[in-house]
Amino acid sequence: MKQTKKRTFTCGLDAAIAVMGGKWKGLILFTLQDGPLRFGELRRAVPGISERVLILQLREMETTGLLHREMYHQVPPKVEYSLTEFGHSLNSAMAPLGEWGEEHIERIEVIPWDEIR
Amino acid sequence: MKQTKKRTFTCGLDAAIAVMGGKWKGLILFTLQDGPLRFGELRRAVPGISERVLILQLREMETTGLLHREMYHQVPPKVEYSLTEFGHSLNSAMAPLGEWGEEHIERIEVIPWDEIR
DNA sequence: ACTCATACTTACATTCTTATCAGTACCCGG
DNA sequence: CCGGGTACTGATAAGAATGTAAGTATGAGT
Repeated sequence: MKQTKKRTFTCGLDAAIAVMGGKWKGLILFTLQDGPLRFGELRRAVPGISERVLILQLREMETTGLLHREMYHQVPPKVEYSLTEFGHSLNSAMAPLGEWGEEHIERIEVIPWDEIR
Repeated sequence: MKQTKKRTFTCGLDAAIAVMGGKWKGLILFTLQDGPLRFGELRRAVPGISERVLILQLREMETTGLLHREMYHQVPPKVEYSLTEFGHSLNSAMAPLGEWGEEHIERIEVIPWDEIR
């Protein structure tokens, strides 16, 4: 994954997967689609994610330009995360995938996952 | 990832990512959309993948029902991989994502990937 | 002083994914 | 009987992703 120079992709799908790949980014994007959320809200909204991993994902998504981080200088601290236009566009592009998943979720759940991974 | 029982998902997107997640499955799906390919053809069509990883991915996608494996008892051996209906439907659902990637590929390429991963 | 809440950090451990490379079985042409 | 092509399999290792648990800073309220 590490490259000193510009990374190249074989096709659009390849590029898209590089941006939204991993277990959590899709969910985070999905969770933020209705408006900004604070760090703690986000953590509660994405079940199963640890604080550390959430922060790593958020940083990464900030770097890729998917989301915006706004901090309010208060105590206790308040930080809000929201989708950028770029993030919104990706979210729209992923909507059909989400629908597909919902349509087939029962079939997907009975896949013998423990034999695979 | 390993569970003895049925796996549950928080939403359709979560389920979809479980099925097509990883670096290669999207590409393989994409590569097979125009018709069946033999193992060797597939390996040459997906640049950068190793034989072993390709096989692992193919096995997994066979188990999840995305593709069909047809072997012809010949020498030298011939095995063809093709998308199932399920695979085709996932491919259609991913098409917008591929388009999104193509539209933004330049922006994605200049992301400082080496600072992230 | 002391506790509370928030948004992180840090160190460390574990598990998952991907890579490298050698080897197998089969028959055919030379 | 030797090498070539095909589709694998296996051992091993490196690297990436994820998880766990603890600690930090700040000021307001008690």
